[in-house]
Amino acid sequence: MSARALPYRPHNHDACVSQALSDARAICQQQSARLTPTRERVLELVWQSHKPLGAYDVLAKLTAEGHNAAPPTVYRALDFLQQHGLVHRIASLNAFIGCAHVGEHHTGMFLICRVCGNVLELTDASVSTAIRNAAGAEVFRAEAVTLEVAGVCPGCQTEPNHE
Amino acid sequence: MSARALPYRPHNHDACVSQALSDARAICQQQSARLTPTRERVLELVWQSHKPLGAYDVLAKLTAEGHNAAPPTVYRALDFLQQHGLVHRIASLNAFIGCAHVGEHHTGMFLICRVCGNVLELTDASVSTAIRNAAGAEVFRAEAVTLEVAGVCPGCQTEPNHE
DNA sequence: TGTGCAACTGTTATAATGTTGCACTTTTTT
DNA sequence: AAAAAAGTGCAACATTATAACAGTTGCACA
Repeated sequence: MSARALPYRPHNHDACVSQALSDARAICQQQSARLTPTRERVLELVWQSHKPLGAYDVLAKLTAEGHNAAPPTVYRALDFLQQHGLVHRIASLNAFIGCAHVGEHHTGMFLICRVCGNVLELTDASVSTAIRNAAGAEVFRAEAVTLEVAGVCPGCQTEPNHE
Repeated sequence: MSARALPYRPHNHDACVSQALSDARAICQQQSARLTPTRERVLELVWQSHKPLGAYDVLAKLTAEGHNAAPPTVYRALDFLQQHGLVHRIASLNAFIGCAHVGEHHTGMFLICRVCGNVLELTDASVSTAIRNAAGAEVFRAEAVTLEVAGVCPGCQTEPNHE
């Protein structure tokens, strides 16, 4: 639950993954939730990059490594992981990404690069506040916020057609 | 392009629809875009309520009225309407809703009531600014914002299980 | 006035994404 | 150890979206 590397900067991504896994174990322990082998493996696959992965991509990877999986296997694991705040679903892409802010109660904001496909998750208090106020002004009781910004990340603004 | 009724308040909804259609005609004229009969009919169907409508719901309604339609018919019409800012896609619902702020260049924010299903579209300068600043701080060039808030509308907070 | 191009439409087929229901196994609780 | 709860495998199916291609219509311009 420490600081994270920026998706589009070269970094030791194995560290991201092992951090994510150890965070996940801690969270599940704390919530007495069962991080079974399938669930853990799905989380690991989702974390293989900073690009969101479709459920069927996860399924294909599981199948490739000999796991006898069907769509419900994957969706159930992803549901579990979402419920425990370990992955997020990116609605505009129908895809899933590892949560970079496990444990923080947050309204995530996702910056999605349409060139390289990487996604940066961030939390910004003034955004959350502005949204909460705008909803409040309509006497609307907000429960869940989907905030996804598509555009071009710093890396791809200069250096076109990146990885 | 005048003020609109609140979705969850009783109102003369026919006025919403005819306003939307006349706005659409004006916009298309101005952009020399062709608001063909199919497109106009789809727009009208989407405007039949303040609840988002799935593409296949639109298709069913077209079919019911004898139009010989297939999925591409609907998706093409919806794409056209989206491109001209006449409808929005609600990514978290895979559904479409008439745009309540035609002509304004806007970053819409959608308040989606999970009880009655109505959606209120609004624009809020401080939300837009906060999002723009947060993206800017990451040197991210934002192009499109998806902002959808699920929760409970004023009507459904008191009076449960509304229409 | 026709003729050629671009935009639009119809149709079939298929792809991609997500869910239901049920039998069976494993884990936890008592 | 038995009962209950949670998790898994599996088959079928439901929903959402797109591809490819042929035919048609509207419009600019010779």
